[in-house]
Parts: sequence; structure tokens; C-alpha cells
Amino acid sequence: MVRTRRGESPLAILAGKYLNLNEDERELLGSLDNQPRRIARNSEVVREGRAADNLFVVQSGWLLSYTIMPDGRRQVLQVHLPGDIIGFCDMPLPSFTYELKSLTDCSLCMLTHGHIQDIFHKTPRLTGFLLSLMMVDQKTHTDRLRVLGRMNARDRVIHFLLSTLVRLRMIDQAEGNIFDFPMTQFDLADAVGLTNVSVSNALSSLQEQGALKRSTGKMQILDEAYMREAVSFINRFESIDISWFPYLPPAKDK
Amino acid sequence: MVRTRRGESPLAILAGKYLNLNEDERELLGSLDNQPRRIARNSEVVREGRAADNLFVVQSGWLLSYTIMPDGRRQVLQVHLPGDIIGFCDMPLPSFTYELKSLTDCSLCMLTHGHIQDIFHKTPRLTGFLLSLMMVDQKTHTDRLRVLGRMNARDRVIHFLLSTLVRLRMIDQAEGNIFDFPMTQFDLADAVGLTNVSVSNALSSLQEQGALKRSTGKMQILDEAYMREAVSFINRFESIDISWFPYLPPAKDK
DNA sequence: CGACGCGTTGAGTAGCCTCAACGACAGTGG
DNA sequence: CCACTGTCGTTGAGGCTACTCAACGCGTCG
Repeated sequence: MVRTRRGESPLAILAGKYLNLNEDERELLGSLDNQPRRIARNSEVVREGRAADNLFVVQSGWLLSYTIMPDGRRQVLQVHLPGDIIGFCDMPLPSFTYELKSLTDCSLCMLTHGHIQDIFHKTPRLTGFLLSLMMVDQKTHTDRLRVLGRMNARDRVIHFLLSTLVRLRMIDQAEGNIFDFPMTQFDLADAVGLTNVSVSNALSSLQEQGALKRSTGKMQILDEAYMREAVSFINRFESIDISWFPYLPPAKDK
Repeated sequence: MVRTRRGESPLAILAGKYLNLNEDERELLGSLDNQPRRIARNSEVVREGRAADNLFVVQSGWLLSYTIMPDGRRQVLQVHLPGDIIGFCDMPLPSFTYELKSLTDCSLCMLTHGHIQDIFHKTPRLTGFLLSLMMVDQKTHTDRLRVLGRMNARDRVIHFLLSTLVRLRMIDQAEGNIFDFPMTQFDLADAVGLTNVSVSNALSSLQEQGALKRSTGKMQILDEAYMREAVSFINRFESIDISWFPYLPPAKDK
């Protein structure tokens, strides 16, 4: 794994785990991170139906994308962490089809399609990297289908916590097994298709058996091995290979 | 919408709905369809863990990809119809992470990563098309998250039938509201996170109220408007715009 | 004809939901 | 500094939806 530079953006940290960026690439990636916009905690960033003519790169903070059901209930589609690119998959669509809300104070970079096209023009390695990220993203979505379709409350919560943990590790924002956790139990419930009551029960029970520990705004995974086993967890980020993309010289060196 | 040529492959039909293929593109797309391999009904095509060094284009027939839970239950991740590209998203991964089984007799074309790279080299328009398809695919996955997370049995079944219907229409394999439906109720149940019993109840109830009609191997949607309303259905294929991809001259003409 | 897969229906159960009350806590304003 | 307020998490009682288990009929295919 490539060492990360001090002050690097989360997306650059992520990229650095898969390829050695050269100067041009570093600069291009940096251009995505320009002029971040500050967003206050708990504010709506985009509303459903808005034209999907730009995307966001998360610099810092957590966000949720979700849809509202006719009866008012919510389904969280994705939790967005630093380094995430929001709206990539919406490029072929005329408008956003979900709501986007900040959980914490955030710093977001706004991109146009032009920025992405620029990358596609100039650097096949970064293109391959971005597309690979998107494909892995899709994999994590199918993993969630398995969770929502076939798992009980307890396992849903376990799976969610694990997948959050490994994502935070990718951007060096987990200290061992401890990480910031700004979601309410309502948020978590809407992410895994439960109610806050079931989430509360599941978390309490897991804490009681010593699998995890909560303190305000923090989460600690105490028995990661047990939890991985319980849900047959697969870390999709472990084994990404971006060399499938054409024009790529073998790029990864550890 | 471009008229479809007689005998065209389903993928070409699909492409034709979004762009006017020129000769080169038609040929390249055709090269994906070469030498289809025949697969008998109900056979395992790939098993989990196999190296993901090739992909499949479905020429004809239905397939399921699914995972098995530790307790033996199944979660169907995707139903694959003619024109689908299977394994696109697995390219950055070392191995398939699901099982693939044929529901009917199938005809499959096997591609290597090289075929895809070839397209990426030679024609930005087809590249944009393929990537757009993948992105739309991801959208349908998030739609399913909403279904599995927040819908009751009846609505799950409705949503599944509608999404199947619109996909079949895209490849000209639905006659109005009637289409071949080779899935068992077990298959359907595993696709929407239910049991065969619940599916049976839901289907019976829908038939009784006159929303649909079943005959062996066939399905007819009688009250599409009602069903769309019930699940707030969005047809993701209606409004794909592939012009976001760089190098694309404005390509779509109706 | 028998075997098997599939669909249907019923009875009983379990897990999660709904509703509700309450305590802890942070933020606000006096 | 302290009430006041609203959000969040917890816990309990009761209900409902979908599940489990089971039996049976039907059609298909050896």
C-alpha cells in the first residue's frame, strides 16, 4: 500500500491505494477538489427532480441519499463518506432521482460533466480507476440486496456497521476499530429497512454480548471476526484490479 | 425510435433505440455476438469463485444470478434477459461472486476483457452506450433496494413484474402487455425477498382483482396504470441520454 | 403409471412494526 | 445559571405481516 501524503484529499488517498499517481494525474485529481463548498449539518443538498448536470466529490463529512415512500417512510440508498463521488451514475439521466442530505457539516466539490470528460480524455489510468470504483459500488449494492432480502434485523445492522468500517479504513478515517458515527438510529434503520426500535434492540443486544461498544458519536467494533462470520462479509475494496481498463500500463506497485 | 432490423441481436436492438449505428459500430457490436454457446435449461453457467476473466452477452433465454445464504436460502441478484451483458461489473474483481443459472434454454456469447477493450479503443459512442447501460443498471439496483427495504409482499411482486415488462419491451419481446414468464414462484420469491407462499398469495390476489392474468409460461398485465401507481414505478430506460460521454457527436435522432 | 416439481391453501408461529411512555441530553433563550 | 424544548434512544404491550410446516391437486416427463 502506498503511503498517503499529509493533507491529501480523501479521493487522492483512495486512488493512491490502487495506483502510483504521476504528477499529471495528481494534478487532474486535484482539480476535482478545487473550491469546496461548505454545507451545514442537516441541510438538503439536492432535491429529487433537479437536473443531474453536476456531480459532487465529498471532501469531508457524511451525507445520505434516500427516497421517500408515498406513506412518508424513507429508504436510504447510500451513505456517502469522504472520497465518494456522488452523481456519477446519474450522468445518463435527466435528473436526480433521490434526495441528498448532509448528516454532518460537509465540504463538497461540485463538478460538471466536463470535469469527468476531461479525465476521460486525458488519463486512461484515472478513468479506469473511476470506473472501477463505480463497479465496486455496484457490487456493494448487490451485497445490500442480499442483506435487505434475506437477513434478520441483527445481521442487517452488523453488515451495515462492517461495510461502513471498511470504507472508513480506505480513507484512513478509522482508528483501528473505532470510528466516528454521526448517524441516528432512524438513519440506520432507514438504511437497512428496519425501524429505529429494531435497530435499538439489535445494537443493545450486540453491545451486551460484547461485540461492539457505543459512545456518543463514536462506534467501536470489538469482535470484528464474529461479526464478519455472522454475515459472510466480503470486503469489496480489498481486491480491486484496475488493469482491465484499456491503455493501462501495469500500474500498481506496492 | 429507430426501426429494428429483422434478425438483429437483442443488444443491437437495444443500441438502436439510443443511437443510429454506423457500419463500423454495427460490425463491432456484431463481433460480440459471434459463436453463441448453447446452454440447456436449468444448468449452472458459472459457480461462485470462478475467475471473472470473461463476460457473457445473452442472445436468447433467461438466466438468474444469485447468492446462497448460509442457511441455504437464496437471494436472486438479477434476472438476465436477452441483450444483457453479464459480468461487466466484475471486471475489476478477481472472481465471480455469485452463481449463474439458466432458467430456460439459452444462447450465450462469451467475451474476454479484450473484446470490451477493443470497443473502448475503437468507438467512443458504443463505449458511452455500454457505460450508460451499466449506470442505468445501477439505478435499477437502487430501485430494488427501495423495494426490498420498504415494500410489502404485494408491491414487491408488482414492481418485479413491471420492471420485467419494460425490460422485455426494450428488446421487442413483449406483445403489448403479454410476455413469456419462465420463472417459478420460488424464483420470483428469491428475487424479491419473500417465500413462494407469499408470492402465490400476492399473484392470486392480483389476478382476482383483475390486475393481471396468468397462463402457463405467460404473464399478462391487465392494469398497468394501477400497478405503476401502486409502486411509484419509474422506467429507467425511457430517458437515457448517452451524450455525457466524451467524444460523442450528437448521435440520437428519432 | 409413478415420480417429481410446481402452485395453492390452511393453521399456527415468529419477528418486526406500531404506538406509547419515559429518561437523557444538547441547544436555546431568558 | 437554569428552565424549556425538541431530538434521540430505550423499553414495553399488542398487533400484523410474512414465515414455517404441511397437505393436496395438477401437470409433465420419464
